[in-house]
Amino acid sequence: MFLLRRVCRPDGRLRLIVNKIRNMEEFASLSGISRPTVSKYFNDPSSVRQSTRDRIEEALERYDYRPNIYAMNQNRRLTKNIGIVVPYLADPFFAEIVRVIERRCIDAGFSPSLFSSHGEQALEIGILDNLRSLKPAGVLLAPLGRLSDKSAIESFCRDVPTVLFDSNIEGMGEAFVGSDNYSFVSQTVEYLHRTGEPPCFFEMRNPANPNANKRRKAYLSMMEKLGLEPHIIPVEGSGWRFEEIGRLGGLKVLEAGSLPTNTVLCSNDRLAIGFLSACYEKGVKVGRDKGCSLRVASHDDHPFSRFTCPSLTTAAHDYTAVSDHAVETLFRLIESGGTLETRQESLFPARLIMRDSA
Amino acid sequence: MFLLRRVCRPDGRLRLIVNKIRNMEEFASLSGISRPTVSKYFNDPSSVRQSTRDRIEEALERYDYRPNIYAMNQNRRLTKNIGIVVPYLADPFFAEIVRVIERRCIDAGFSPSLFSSHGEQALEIGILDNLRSLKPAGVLLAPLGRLSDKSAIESFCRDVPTVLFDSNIEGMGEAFVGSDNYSFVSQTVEYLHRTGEPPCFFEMRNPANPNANKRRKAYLSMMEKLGLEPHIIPVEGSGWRFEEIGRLGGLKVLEAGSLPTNTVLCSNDRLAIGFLSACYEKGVKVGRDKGCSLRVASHDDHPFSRFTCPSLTTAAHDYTAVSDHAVETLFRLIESGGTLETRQESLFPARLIMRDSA
DNA sequence: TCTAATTTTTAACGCGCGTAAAATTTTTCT
DNA sequence: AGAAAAATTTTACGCGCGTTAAAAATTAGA
Repeated sequence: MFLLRRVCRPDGRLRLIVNKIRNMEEFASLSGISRPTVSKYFNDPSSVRQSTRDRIEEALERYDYRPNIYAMNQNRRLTKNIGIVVPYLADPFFAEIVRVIERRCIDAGFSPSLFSSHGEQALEIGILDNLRSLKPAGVLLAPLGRLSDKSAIESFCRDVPTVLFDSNIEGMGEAFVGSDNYSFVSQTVEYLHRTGEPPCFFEMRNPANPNANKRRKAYLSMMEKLGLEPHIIPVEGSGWRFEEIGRLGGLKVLEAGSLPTNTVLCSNDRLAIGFLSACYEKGVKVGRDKGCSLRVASHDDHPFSRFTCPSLTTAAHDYTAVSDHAVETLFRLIESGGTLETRQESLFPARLIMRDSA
Repeated sequence: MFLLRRVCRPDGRLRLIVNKIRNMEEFASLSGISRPTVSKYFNDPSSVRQSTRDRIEEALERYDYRPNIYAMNQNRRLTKNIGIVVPYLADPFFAEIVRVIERRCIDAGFSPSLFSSHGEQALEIGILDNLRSLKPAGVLLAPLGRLSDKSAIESFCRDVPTVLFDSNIEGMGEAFVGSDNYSFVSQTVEYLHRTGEPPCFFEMRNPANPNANKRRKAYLSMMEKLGLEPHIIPVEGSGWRFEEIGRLGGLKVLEAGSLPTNTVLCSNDRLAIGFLSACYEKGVKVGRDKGCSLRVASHDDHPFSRFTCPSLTTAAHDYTAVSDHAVETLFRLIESGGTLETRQESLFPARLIMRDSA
């Protein structure tokens, strides 16, 4: 063994250096096991006999060798990489989901890579392009939605086993996992109607996210079902700065005094956060107490929604269920070789969170 | 050319398939250029004659070939990867910085990889461990701070060219780029003192982030300089759920009526967001108008701080300057082979943002 | 204890590309 | 046009590991 080397340090003292192990060959001979077996071990530790596994792991602790991932992935038909793509990472909603998903992937022995489209089509296309050459075992993709290049996503899904989440694009990917927008809206509308005036619906005129359209439809159908007249308040603006859009739209509506009811249901929490700040600015008191002139509710249970003033009544995603099910679906997809018999859509219901704003 | 292949589709129709190019050899012969030259091109397009560059790029469009990144990175002494590590990606502050940094790296021809320690030491260690085997050209690291395993970070910085940002750890990495905490606090304290009662300082008792300690010191020294008596309000709590910590701490303080002044300076915006929500809950009117009983200010200019109620007066990071300078420092570090003569610390001053809370 | 089944070893090839040296071609400049 | 400089081609090796097939060793089972 030439593993120990004497090195003369600047201060004159001698130091024993443990040579870094250069490759699997070296590590194998050091641990007294043949390289193919070691290779087999790294592919799947349970595929070798317990006794040899112990010997390898023992050597692993002594020499802390790690196989070269580039050489590994070059020759593997499939890597252990998993791509996670979200439309906007600066949105705490996605940041939170990503955190959970990432953890699950690591626990299952995969290497997750994070990507954010930052709300731009060009970036989403670029990410998918790069992802292809990463040869990932699978991808969890939350697409931009309306802004997505459908054909780019379609062609990507043909090449890479993909599970869509958060926002659905009809027919793409092997499965979709998300929240049931109807469940969100029906609960908030029902609650608001039961406890006061029926709500009008505050949203962006041209929402980027397909969930927004589903929520509008759910609002309309729910109001019809209750025999109530729907009112939609569309606000202008594009991009992902929802708070600012909600604030400006809110100021406009409040200044015009054009609200048809004293109850506003926002399409999502980030719009609501902006709307609430507009209310505060205009001195409009929000809440369900007497002395309040407006009720505001919303959807998503954004991580910040409990710190708004007043705290926001909202319908919560089942974050854990969505994340877990998305990951598990992807694992099944990977195990079954990249295709499922039929495209599966899983929708999880919302949970109404009653706080102070409505 | 054997690029075209007839394939019999399930429905019986024939389809012409353009064969995927398998490797650089094939692409080279197809474009009429030798493989070493093509390899050279991919390493640095400007390193080949313009005419051959044109020919390659022309062929590139026809055949859309992309070199195998694993094979590339295996043999390169240095990859074009850049690691970006932040302590908590769900914090919009980091999400925003990461977004800017990511873009700069891509524009410079690098492949950034994102990692979040999610506030956990074990994860940070694991990330650095994985990062090592990615052989990155360089790493931009925002460490956890107090929770970081100093020796793990030190050993990492010895192996990989690293620039620290956001929070400094004395002597580690080749450079540090961040904001000047003294500039933040001196501006807010001076402003608050000039326009009303001097502030007390609201912060976590055991902050994870080293910036918090610097801010406390800055507050103390600033108050002393102004000949004022400092008051520190330490609140309990650990982890990264600052809003909740600020809210609970705020409720406690407000209920006890123990605030020594009518002006509260929070260590950071996320604490302030929680504190403001506590004020609202307790019916304490915040702002500088008459009728308000409390002024609240803070530091960071968190993306959400302009949507609080009232909007938050705060000292803003120069996001762009910090991001740009961190990236440029890393690029210089990479170009100079991984070491700078001396460890450089760059601090950028804050900009006071006057809003409605103080 | 002996045989069959399982696991490991030996030996060898290939993956796709970086890289180096020498030979050749092309360009540049006087 | 001719020589020097620059770029490209040819040839060839190596990187670290996946993978395979046949041989050898170990284990399990009766």
